[in-house]
Amino acid sequence: MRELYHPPRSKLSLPAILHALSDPTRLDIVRQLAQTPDLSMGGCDTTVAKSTMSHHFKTLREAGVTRTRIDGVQRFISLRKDDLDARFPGFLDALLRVAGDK
Amino acid sequence: MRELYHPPRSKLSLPAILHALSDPTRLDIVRQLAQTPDLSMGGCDTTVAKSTMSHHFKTLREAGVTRTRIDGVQRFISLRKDDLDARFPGFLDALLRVAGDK
DNA sequence: TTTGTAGTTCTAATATCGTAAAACATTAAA
DNA sequence: TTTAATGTTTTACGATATTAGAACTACAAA
Repeated sequence: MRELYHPPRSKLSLPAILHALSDPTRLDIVRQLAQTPDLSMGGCDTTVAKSTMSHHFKTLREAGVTRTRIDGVQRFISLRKDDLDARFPGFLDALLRVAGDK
Repeated sequence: MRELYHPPRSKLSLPAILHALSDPTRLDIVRQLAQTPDLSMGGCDTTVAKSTMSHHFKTLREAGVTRTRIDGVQRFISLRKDDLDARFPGFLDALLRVAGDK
């Protein structure tokens, strides 16, 4: 694996993004990413197995919510705030504001 | 069927709401409800079977997104904007603003 | 009472999801 | 070249989702 697929900004779909965010574990990841950008998978606070985490990160990435940058043996994940803001202005901020109290 | 279950405001869950909104047909319903409050099921613009519509309306209602009022033989559906705004301030408005262009 | 209308529930088929163990790939360190 | 670290892919399993036909319920109108 040398390159990871990221959907282009123009292909971001709201239902797909909402679906990616509808899982409690993934919503939690997004919450953490908002506070700690450039998080690695291992740096994430979780209870699930690492293969499960890998799957969740893939789901977020393929929905266009996150960007994954490969650096050596690690992957650093960040929110695609620029693209999300361009395509769905105000949505991410509104979500993060209410996502604090699950 | 005399009474329909509506979760109380305090039990509204963000993941459950995001899941309810992640289906294209249901997101479309919500978009229509925002423009035309108090819509009946039959008054909805859809392509799916009526049993499917009934299921989608149930999903939205049980997630706390909509309120269903029985009036004779019809059900009138509206957004629970008051409760959603109280529990997740700004979220519904932000969603509706970006949900125009799917 | 009969007929029609509006929507629900049952049932079933197909699909997708969340989870994780096991095996694998890639890179870095010893 | 081993060994360790980090994450992916494969595979599998049970749970849940989407869809719709068919039967059914509730109410209203004729």
